[in-house]
Amino acid sequence: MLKRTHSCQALRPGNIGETVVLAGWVNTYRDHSKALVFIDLRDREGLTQIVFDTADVPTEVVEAAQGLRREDVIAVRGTVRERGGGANPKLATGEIEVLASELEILNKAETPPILPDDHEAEKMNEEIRLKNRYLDLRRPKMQRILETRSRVAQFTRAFFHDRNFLEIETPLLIKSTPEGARDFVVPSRLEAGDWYALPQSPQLFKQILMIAGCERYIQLPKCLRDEDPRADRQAEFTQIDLEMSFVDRDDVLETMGGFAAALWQEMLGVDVGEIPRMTWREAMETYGIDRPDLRFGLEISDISDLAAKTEFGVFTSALEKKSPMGSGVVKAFRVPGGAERLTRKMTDGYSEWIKLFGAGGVPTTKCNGEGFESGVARFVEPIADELMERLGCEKGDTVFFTADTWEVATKAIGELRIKVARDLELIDEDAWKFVWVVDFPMFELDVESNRWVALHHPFTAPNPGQEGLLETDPGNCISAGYDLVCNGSEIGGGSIRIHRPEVQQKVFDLIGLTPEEAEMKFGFLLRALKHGAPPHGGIAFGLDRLIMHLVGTDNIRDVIAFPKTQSGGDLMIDAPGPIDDEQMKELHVRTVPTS
RNA sequence: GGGGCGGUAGCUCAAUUGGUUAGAGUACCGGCCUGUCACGCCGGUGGUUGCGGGUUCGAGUCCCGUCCGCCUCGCCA
Repeated sequence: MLKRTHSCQALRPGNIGETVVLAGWVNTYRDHSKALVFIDLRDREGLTQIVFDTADVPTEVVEAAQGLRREDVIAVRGTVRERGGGANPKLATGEIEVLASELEILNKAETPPILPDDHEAEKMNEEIRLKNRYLDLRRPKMQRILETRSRVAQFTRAFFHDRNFLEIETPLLIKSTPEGARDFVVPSRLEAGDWYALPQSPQLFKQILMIAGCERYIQLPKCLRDEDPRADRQAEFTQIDLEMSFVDRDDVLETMGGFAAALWQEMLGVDVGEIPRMTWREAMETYGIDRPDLRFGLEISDISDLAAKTEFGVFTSALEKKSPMGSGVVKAFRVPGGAERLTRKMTDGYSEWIKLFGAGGVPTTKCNGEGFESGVARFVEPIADELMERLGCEKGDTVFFTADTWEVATKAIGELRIKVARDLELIDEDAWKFVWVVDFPMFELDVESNRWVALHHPFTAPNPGQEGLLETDPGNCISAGYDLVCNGSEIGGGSIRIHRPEVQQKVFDLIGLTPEEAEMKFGFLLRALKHGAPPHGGIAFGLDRLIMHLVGTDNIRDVIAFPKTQSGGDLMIDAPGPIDDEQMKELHVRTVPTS
């Protein structure tokens, strides 16, 4: 076999005259006659044009080259020379070509079902790409994504290694725990009727590692959650997971903010600056979401007090609603220049669309500089001046309202804010807006069971000084949790953990775990906490989402080499699939038809 | 579990109101071409219209069911 001397990206005019060997796949062939054939040879790095010319090499070689087809695997020996027909500015190697003297066909390829061309893939049915993933991954774009992912992993390990973190592996076969996402489970062969669960994250193991005196832990673990996928969510995904002992919240935020900034600098040459912090309350009130996109304005205001002065039934009946978060609210934001840019069709559309989020509609009006006209103008007439003042309205603005319980109105208007920004292209696509969201509530009330549910997870500590509220007013207890948000997408979250067993026991009580259940599910943690648990905290970043940002895709499947479909299938290997009766028997399981 | 969109040649798509033998580009095969570069020109092969029923003289088109893919609500401590 001819051994290659250079990659298909390596050769430049400086190599002219050298004898080289290249190997790769036939990207395109252009045969001009029996006497002249061009091949663009592709490897992981790039493309190089090979020319077969009877003027310079034996006829047999050129004839063999004439039979080459796309995706054949070949090696070529030849001489680097300046291109006879002029440079191709589209190629990095476009100033040179390799005049072939020897051709070795390493493997003929059947006609490929899809071609690894970026320009083809853009419009290709994703199903067919996933079925033929080995061909799809040959595309330059996919190769670049895989390379980016590898570089990020390398950078991450080096960054934390330099800061004295230990990379420690945690088990995949663990046990199912209550709350959280649905577990993937694995039947035990040796213990009939018992099941392992695959980890949703290494959460408890990394806390145990802190108790075990490891002080600083890092891992890039696979995490598995058996929930329905989304464009930015897979059942199987990877985290950058870490935990630190003897730290408070600021220590973790500084470490991870520094990491994010260093990563963006390394990968994109972007200076993200000091990452600001925002409380959860502020995020919810001003942006209607706990992961605010700060690349655009359209800030939301609460106008409940003004709405109470109107006789608009939509407002007044909403204000009378009750929910765990208190009385109903009326919220509003103004769209500068919206009167001109938002059509009636669009605003009507929003009223329909908003029902997805449980709101009844989107009352709308326009500001004419003096007051309001059209839409719900006559209802807000009594509060026109105050409303203009509150929202900072100017002539030509459109104002959108939502009115409902705090939960519904807040979420609905937050989603509307994003939709309007997208529709009007108000989002600066080149911006990087990071923000730490902090001071989450410890719990939210689940109305159905009338029980507290941990907003983050039940190992999250209350903020310093808040512990007393666990006893007196859990609903107002603020946690030491934090999320890092980038351009409206949550890329990581974590918390300072509970390190005192009595506090952990109290939180288990509050979320309705009996002492017996707590012992059965988390006894190991409670025992460990009693044997000298240091104060500790940590965070996990979603590696896949990080890569999505770095390579500029909104499809998580693009950044995973072998992703799964919306129904959890792998189209290439056709998983999941049945197992033998013998396997079932060994595992003590049997399937029953669902009714 | 709910809602929406889609499935026609290897690939990307078209096919009037239900109406002749389901077309085009590309790929593939054959021929031609000595400077192309997503080469070009000429000719050709290629179809279980996702699958199963139904309505009809006649179904890619209409109806019912089902499978698959994507987006989304719920879900995702």
